[in-house]
Amino acid sequence: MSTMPNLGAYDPAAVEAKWQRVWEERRTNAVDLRGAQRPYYNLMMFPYPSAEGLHVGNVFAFVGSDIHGRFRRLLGYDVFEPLGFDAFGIHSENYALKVNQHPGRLIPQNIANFRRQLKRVGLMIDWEHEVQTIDPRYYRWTQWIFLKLYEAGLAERREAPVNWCPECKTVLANEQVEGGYCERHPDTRVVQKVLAQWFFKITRYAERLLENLKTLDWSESTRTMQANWIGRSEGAELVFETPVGIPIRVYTTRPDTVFGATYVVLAPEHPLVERLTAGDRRGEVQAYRQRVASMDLVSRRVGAKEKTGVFTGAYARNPATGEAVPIWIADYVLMEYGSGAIMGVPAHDERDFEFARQFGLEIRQVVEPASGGGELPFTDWDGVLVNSGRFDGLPPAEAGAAIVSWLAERGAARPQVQYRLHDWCISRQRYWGPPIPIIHCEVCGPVPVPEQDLPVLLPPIEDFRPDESGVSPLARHAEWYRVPCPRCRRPARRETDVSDTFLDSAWYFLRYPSTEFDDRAFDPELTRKWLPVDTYIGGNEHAVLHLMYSRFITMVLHDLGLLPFEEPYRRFRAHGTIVKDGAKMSKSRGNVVVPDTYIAKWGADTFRMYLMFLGPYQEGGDFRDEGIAGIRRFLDKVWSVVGAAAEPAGGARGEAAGASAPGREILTKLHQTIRKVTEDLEELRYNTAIAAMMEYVNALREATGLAAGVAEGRVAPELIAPVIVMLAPLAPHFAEECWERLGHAESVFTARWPRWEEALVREEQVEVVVQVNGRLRSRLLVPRGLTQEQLVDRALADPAVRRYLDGRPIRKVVYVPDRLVNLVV
RNA sequence: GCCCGGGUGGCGAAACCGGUAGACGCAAGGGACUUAAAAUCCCUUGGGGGGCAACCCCCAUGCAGGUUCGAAUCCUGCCCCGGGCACCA
Repeated sequence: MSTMPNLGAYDPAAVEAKWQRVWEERRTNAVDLRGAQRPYYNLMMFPYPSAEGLHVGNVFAFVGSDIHGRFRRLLGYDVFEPLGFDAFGIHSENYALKVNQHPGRLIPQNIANFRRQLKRVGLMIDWEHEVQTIDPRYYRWTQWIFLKLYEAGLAERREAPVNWCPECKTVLANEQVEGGYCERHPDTRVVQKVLAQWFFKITRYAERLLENLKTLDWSESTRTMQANWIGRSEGAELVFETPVGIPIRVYTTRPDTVFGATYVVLAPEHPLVERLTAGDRRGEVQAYRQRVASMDLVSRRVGAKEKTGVFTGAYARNPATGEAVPIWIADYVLMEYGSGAIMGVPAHDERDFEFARQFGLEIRQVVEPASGGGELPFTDWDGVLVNSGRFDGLPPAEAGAAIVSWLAERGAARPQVQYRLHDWCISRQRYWGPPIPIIHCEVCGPVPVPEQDLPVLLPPIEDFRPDESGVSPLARHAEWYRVPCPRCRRPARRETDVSDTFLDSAWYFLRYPSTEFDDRAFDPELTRKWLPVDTYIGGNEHAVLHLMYSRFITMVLHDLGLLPFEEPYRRFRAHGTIVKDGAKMSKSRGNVVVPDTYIAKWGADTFRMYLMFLGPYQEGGDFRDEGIAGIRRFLDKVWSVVGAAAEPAGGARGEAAGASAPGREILTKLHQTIRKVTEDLEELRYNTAIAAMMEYVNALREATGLAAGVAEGRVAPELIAPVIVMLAPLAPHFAEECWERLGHAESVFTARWPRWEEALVREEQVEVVVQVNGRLRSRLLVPRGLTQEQLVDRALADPAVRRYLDGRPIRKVVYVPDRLVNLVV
């Protein structure tokens, strides 16, 4: 036993408790924000503190980000890795309603529980900069941002429809409507209700939000989703004159088909409907409009249903043909896209085709395939125009441009770009959010709350339940909302809606470095030093809304001169989703896996590594716990190698104590491993990085006789120390302990990341594959760097190869240096 | 319907630029150690076939074609799974 010191078994519980204590005492995770030489901002999406606590999906996400942060730190960066809680919002509020507790008491408990669990995972979080969106010290600045947008003319109050459940007597988010029915009352149809709400004019930034995407180092999938969400399309606005003197403007991506426009359709809410409707059509048009208005917003948009609509009795003039075409209204035309009106070209649009057939409208073909004929509707872009006057024979794209400039001469057309992106409605008729800092005065109109009066505190009312009034619970509290107008001092009324949770999370990354300040949202100097975020990791479920909104807010603050950059996240990577039995984890499915028991049984390090070993980080995977023992076995092996490398009690260490000089082969393997792990961690390929380290440790144990259980097996410390450093991001407590056992007094996180030497990475002998006619026939172990001639000579000397050549002459040789030679006969 | 991913052993996966398919791990089977078990260690493990043997051959990456000396990887068509959008004119 005297030759095997430090060979106590690996005890994760003891090791992890010890190092978490040490990190806390030494403030290992705290960063000197002002003094940092090489700042690196490593951000992970902050969680909403659910009552259930952390589940393995959260842990998977955080650990992947933490590994990246720790890796950067070992590369010599001053890594700032903060975390906080997205604690306002409907999720939290609904849960509070369900368990009938006040969110103001409940949510802080959840946060405390979350924080406790997070600490157990061993993340490198700098808790001195925690942010909670429900903290008045935070939401004061959320309200301030609202005021900034308001001042910039980017916040606007207007009427807009919302989903309303007559049973819950409350406004529902679109996600709470399922097929037209309330998610909580499956027998109750959700209806539309029109309320005055606040909007942020994000559509003004559509082009920039789209254009900048090209410059960002983001996951491809995320960029695609953003681009699709913005939904840019190019087309033209065409003008159809009407008898009432105000023309109908339609947006189309196919101006080439205007000769086939045999009718016009307005959205039922279109402002011209009233004026255009003929006397004898009034009743029917009114009835139709009412029917549409009573539908919920979601099922109105479900496509492929039967088309409905009514004729207004009026006609408009097709600007190309000069013909009078009937004006209809139909709910398949949406007021919020384009101009809320379309030209109906049934021959070349599937929806128009369906509509025309339903109501017996004329279908006139104006584009046909080059081969002639073609089945309708014909929507392809390749073809030629027919029945289109002097444009006949042109291909659609060319014809479209020509038609637009021809019509433009008469002021009947102009090219136009459209976006699908809608303005951001930030009003919530709810309790659990920051009150929107506006005071409504009968004389002055909406007046912003003066900055020095912020925050507008959310009052701790007990009756926070929404009710039939359709307005925020705050609207029941006159003692709160009755205030003098800040401008004229007359009695006025506070805005009683709160803002959307997405506004809370749209700027939280700006706050982390500046949590110490109460007189500014973010300190200019610290912000310049630490932002934009270097790497942001989060789920693709936020690929659209959260990432879009935070980009928008950042751009606005930049334009107001408050930020020196306009994109918040330099690099974004979406992690995959951890599912269980093929389905997303959710409480209702009952397949939520909680990390606590695994951490208790195996330790945080084993669990962390296991999650990362499950599959590619950016793909996620199905959680099963069968393989977790494999990770533990690996760590046990490393532990024993460290024991064999550590200083023997009372003796010298390393070579002097019996470890022979490292052989070239194992050194090569080590340097190959260093290269592989370094490159893999850089790209978040954690699963293969772990595999590479396993491979190396297996080889090392083999080479030193440890595998065979040779008790005297000794290991040169320089053969294992780099592995400990590389393991540190993945299994930080374990690595600290091993590092200490190797005789280091300082934390492993003060160590330098190992470097590989190109000369050592290259093997002296390589295995080269010999193919005959593309089929593998032999493998040769040869010195590296053989020329084609040398290699062919050796291949020809191989009886196995000759057998397949069968004496035939070689027609061609394919040669890949140090890899392969293919003899074609 | 449209837009992204993805489909490889019993299982999770690897193969980064078209160049040895299945690294690494799990599970399983056999063996060593042990009074026994656990732990640990060693061997085997895609399918089929041949050989006393070191070994050798054929088939195999969702399906069908194609390009290439050579395809999991590129191209065309199709099937299935996951995600996003969804009457966006």
